[in-house]
Amino acid sequence: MSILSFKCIVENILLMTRSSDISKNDTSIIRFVDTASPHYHAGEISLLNSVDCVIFGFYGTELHVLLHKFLYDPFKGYWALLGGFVHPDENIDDAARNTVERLTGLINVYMEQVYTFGNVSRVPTERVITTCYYALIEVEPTLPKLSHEYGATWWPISKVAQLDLVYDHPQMFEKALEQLRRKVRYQPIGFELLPEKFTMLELRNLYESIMGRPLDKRNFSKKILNMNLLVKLKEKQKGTSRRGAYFFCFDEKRYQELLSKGLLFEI
Amino acid sequence: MSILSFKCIVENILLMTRSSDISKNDTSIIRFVDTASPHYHAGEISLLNSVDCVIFGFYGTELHVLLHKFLYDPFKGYWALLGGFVHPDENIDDAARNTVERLTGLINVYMEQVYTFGNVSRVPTERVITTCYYALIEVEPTLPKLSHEYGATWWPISKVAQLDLVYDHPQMFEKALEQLRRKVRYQPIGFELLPEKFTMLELRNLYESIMGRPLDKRNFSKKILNMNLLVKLKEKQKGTSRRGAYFFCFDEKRYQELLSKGLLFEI
DNA sequence: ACAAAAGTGTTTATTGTACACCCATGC
DNA sequence: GCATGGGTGTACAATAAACACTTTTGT
Repeated sequence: MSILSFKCIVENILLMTRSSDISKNDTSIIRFVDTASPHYHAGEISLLNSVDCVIFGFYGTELHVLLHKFLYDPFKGYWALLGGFVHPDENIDDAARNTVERLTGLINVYMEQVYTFGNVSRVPTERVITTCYYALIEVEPTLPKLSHEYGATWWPISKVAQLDLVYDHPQMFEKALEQLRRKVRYQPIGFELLPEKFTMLELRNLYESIMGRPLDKRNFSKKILNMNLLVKLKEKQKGTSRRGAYFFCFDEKRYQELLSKGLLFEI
Repeated sequence: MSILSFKCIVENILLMTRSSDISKNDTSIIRFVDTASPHYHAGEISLLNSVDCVIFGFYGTELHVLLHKFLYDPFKGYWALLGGFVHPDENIDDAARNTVERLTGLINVYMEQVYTFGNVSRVPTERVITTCYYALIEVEPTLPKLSHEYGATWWPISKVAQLDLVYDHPQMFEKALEQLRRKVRYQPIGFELLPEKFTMLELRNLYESIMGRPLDKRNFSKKILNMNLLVKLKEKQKGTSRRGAYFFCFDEKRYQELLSKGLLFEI
């Protein structure tokens, strides 16, 4: 860094501490860009970046989303998606992945970017640009960690509209759900939400919940089984019914084979 | 801002100017966050944000994309999407819109966010998080402005893969095209690329180019016309053929009506 | 009159939808 | 033996795909 540009920065600080813009609000963030840069980004001002994750989990007959109580004013007590800031040495995808891992302890979770929210006043206290992701996780193994250590709560997606969410988190949730709804029809991602072994009923319940409408029992299983992506196991589910339902599992290897032959998943 | 936090910042500057991290590279950007903040974003570091626009235009029988020659090392001479930085008082959507307007002079252009690229090293000289958008414009009125004032060039989408593009612009282009391909099938956005009046052949050529495969002439017009969204005009196209093809225009009002009745566009 | 593109219908194949009864098992 | 959810097939409707000849008009 040149002496000139360093001097310039110090002068700017002195200037800013005197300006009313800064003094009226002691939470302001100060940012400088070294104007001696020869690059096209010289003189540009940087902004805060964060990620928020819509963590989906499925149990019972409904898709759920993980929310926590927000701790800071002016949205104290509102519900919020799990998020975190993007650090200078961290890819945004990793920031999202780390957020999910920190909260659930799960690694290798299926995640996808949804949308970036960048309106100036979306967070009243500061300019923050937030990229929204969704994550699909298998609920069972994570439940204890979530409730005890973080006070996070699974909400059925049908109830979310009635909750008070912070900032633009309602839109984030809507966009994430919309994207999941669309994608689940042409990519076999629904299985990420189920345990390794699942019954046809569980799978159908999952799809019904995501799509928000009932699906015909016979037509559904016909369609799914015709794709030859499920392996019917010898094992049957116990406890839920007299007869017991066969378990299935998703054949990832087979899917990759069919994919490379140009055959597509579709439901 | 408290005296304490101001003092802390000055001390940090002194510290940083001494550190080897900074002195080895005079293009570094210095960013501070006031640690006295009572907010959850206290202590976080901000980053540069930009937008890049995949500007699509249709003429002849192929979809084109607007690119310009990059002026800065180490990608001098490579092709690049049109972009700009996001300013602190500017919504990211507006940053994208302004980029398109600055270059084409067009306002009210149809735009959509595609994806945010946020890997640490995607831009070698600086950490920049870039949100990609696509824009659909009608080519005719803009052609002169583009070529004379900005040296931008329309490239047919089938040629883009053979060009050298800066950074991760190849991926941006791919994602944008993929999203357009998908969306054009369930939203009547193709018309944004055509003039007010167009022939059935022009519309079909457009869809063929976007989808990348030939479409049956009769089936296509049957399907489009059955949706009752096009108005057949009295006027015929002259010059391209002896007989002349009828012009059509898209009936936006009708589309809104049908939309509110739950009828969907689909092709 | 003819060249060149515009316009138009029918048949067949595929896919989606609706629907009801028997089966296996634990109690 | 009976109550409970599990599993299965067929008929009909709708949609998609394939396909070729006639019309118009400027030269």
